Amino acid sequence: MSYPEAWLRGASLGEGITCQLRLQIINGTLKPGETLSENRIAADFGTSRSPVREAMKTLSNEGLIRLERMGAVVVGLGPKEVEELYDVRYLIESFVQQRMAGSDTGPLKISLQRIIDKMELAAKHGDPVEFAFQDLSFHETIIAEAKHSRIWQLWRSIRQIVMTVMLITTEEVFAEGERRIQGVVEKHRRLLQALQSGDPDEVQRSVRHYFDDSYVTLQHSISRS
Amino acid sequence: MSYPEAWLRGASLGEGITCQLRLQIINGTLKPGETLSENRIAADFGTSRSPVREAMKTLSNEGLIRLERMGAVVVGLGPKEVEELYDVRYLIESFVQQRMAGSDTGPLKISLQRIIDKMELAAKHGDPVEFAFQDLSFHETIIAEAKHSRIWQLWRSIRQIVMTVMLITTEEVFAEGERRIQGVVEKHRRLLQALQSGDPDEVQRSVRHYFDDSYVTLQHSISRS
DNA sequence: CTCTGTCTACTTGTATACAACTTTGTTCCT
DNA sequence: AGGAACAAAGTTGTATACAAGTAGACAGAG
Repeated sequence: MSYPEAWLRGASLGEGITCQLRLQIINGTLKPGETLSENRIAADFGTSRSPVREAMKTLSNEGLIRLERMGAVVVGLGPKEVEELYDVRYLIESFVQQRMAGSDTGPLKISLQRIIDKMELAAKHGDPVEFAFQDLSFHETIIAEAKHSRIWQLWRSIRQIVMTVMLITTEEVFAEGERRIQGVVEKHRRLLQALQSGDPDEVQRSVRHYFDDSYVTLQHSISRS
Repeated sequence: MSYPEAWLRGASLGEGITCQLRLQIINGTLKPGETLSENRIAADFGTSRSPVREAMKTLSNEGLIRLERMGAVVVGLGPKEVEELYDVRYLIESFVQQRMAGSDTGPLKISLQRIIDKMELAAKHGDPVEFAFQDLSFHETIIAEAKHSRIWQLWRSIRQIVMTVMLITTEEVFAEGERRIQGVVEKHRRLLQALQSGDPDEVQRSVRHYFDDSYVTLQHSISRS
């Protein structure tokens, strides 16, 4: 499994290396505890140390590796870490919904509906990459609506990891058949419906439910692998 | 006002430049909208572009500057952004306290008491830098206790900014006299007392109160400047 | 056998060089 | 005068070179 090249269009070498290493760490090709050397990686990718160095710093900021005095050691993203990642996602979206309560969400709801349409289209075309991207966009659109610089920054700091995790889990979901895919679409539709109800408590409940459900999906996915 | 050199002991050039630029951005020496060039800054600091480049990337991750195609533009940290920063701090500490409810907080409480003692000592010695550092340590100790990798990562991503803001505000507090200083110590003592009560609701209330109080202090500090 | 000093290979941090691209100001043509 | 081509300066991204420091092996002294 490799990183979608379309997502690297116009990216620098450093960003490309970052993405590929991130994927390798998350899907377990690079195992926790392994140590990485700038020189070795640069040789592997056939580049100089500069872009590798950039990648290492980025991955360190994302918490996927730990920079030590000699060699960076892979931290990895096990089941526990993924759960914790979803903790933070819930924290963010819950906060955002709370903050948006009462404001005009008309344009937002239209955007979200459009994204759900695109998800269904991607499902019909059997395109998991596009599907995962729209899934990400759905949540990102909600978070952006809060117009809260720090929350947005927070999202950006986990965005790439979330994207990569989604990419992997979505491929699994697609492999399990139409029914599971529609289930994911339905989850988002319910979230949008709660938003349209306009009742803050209902929204909070549905966000809580969304992530509770994601937890069990994760457990399912984890126990399979 | 300059960055405490003791905090840069053993740091690389890149980290040093990062800290100095961060301080200049936060205290307004570098104003929002200004554009920074790697070459110019490297010349200013008398170094090569490498450490400057590292600094730019770090500050960009912290959201203090925005990397564009040519030249990085200063985003800055106005009153609104500081408020938003405290939103996130509340989000973190509230979550941590919630998660720790019920677990054994014996050793934690001892650590916190020690830190408060050090704060009082720093107050007595009229040492705002040490005081700010202990203030930071207090909250960091609580957050570390949750043993939640993502929350910890999240804290690390704002830690330096929080530290710098604390450094600045603490100097202001010290300038306003003994009474204000003791007020800050008292705030922390109340937080610890709530923790010792063992009642989760009481803890949540006191955390909420702590940050509500911080908001008004910020408003006060902001309206003065 | 254990401890210590040294030596080697490898690591990171920093400096410098270069290529590709963007912006801007100028000049020339209409 | 207005606009387009062009030139020049500045910018980033990447490669390479070098210095300083660290881990680990290894040999020799106690």
